[in-house]
Amino acid sequence: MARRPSEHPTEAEMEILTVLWRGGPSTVRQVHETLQADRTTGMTTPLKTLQVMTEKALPVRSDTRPHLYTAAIPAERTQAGLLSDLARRAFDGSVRKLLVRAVQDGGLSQRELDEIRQLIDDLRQKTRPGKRGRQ
Amino acid sequence: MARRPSEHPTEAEMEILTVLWRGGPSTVRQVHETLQADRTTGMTTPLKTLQVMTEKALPVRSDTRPHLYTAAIPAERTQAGLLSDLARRAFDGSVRKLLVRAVQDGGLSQRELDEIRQLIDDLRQKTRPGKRGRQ
DNA sequence: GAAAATATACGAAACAAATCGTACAAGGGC
DNA sequence: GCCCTTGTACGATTTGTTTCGTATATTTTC
Repeated sequence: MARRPSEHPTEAEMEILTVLWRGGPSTVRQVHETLQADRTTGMTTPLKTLQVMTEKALPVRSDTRPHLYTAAIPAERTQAGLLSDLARRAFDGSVRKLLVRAVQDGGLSQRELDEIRQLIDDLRQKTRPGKRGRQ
Repeated sequence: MARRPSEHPTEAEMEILTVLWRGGPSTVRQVHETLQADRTTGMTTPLKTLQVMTEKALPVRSDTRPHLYTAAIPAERTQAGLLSDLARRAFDGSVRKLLVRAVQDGGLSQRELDEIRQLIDDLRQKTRPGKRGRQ
């Protein structure tokens, strides 16, 4: 037998999604040219991948004729999904453990860590404007 | 052609590594029994996977005869590698962006977030015992 | 030490993923 | 309209991953 299909975008799909997120709606040619920076494949490779992705409804495809592909799912949601998937696979399902590891071994500068700290503080403000406390 | 081989453990390999990390050196039988909790496969499945893994030097195998497999790479390092890989693939290579997303959408409780915040504070102490500063 | 139980090796099957080759379609210039 | 360029479709190929079946080796039990 074989392995069950992943519910998440594959590696190649992620690369293409990243291009779409960054560059907005794009033609196959544009995607291909962007990817050429790192890799060298034929044009039909990203095309085929985009066709497969379209079946999975990862991007939507325009009716115009060079097709324009647009990421159907916002980066945030896909990223959150990938994070929880990684937590499941490699961190006993604990996002907290994942965060601890990233803070300890992520090679972040003190400035960047402070930024995260600040973010947590801001989040606290939003969650519990007045006191400190529940749970 | 086909996809390039991943430099990271596969899904099935990760599950086995998790068992080894948690349970320490284990026989195939022990690994198999632990995995049975979630899945139902024959004994030869984890065995084969462990053989493949041994070729990749993910675990080391004892000379004794039921073989004992021991994770060759500590959990911390593998986890850090997976994190930086995910950062590369889905977060523009930025561990910082990954952290931001995990903090915002990771579904952590306030208590857990405080724990992370505390961890960052402790890290600051260690890095720059006296002043505040560089970079 | 032979039978039974357990452990290991090995190859093959089933399927996913990534890439390519080739053929076909559409559009633009003249 | 006809060529040339560009875009699209589709199947085939290659390789990785997971699983199993079967055969062989090793250990244990009596």
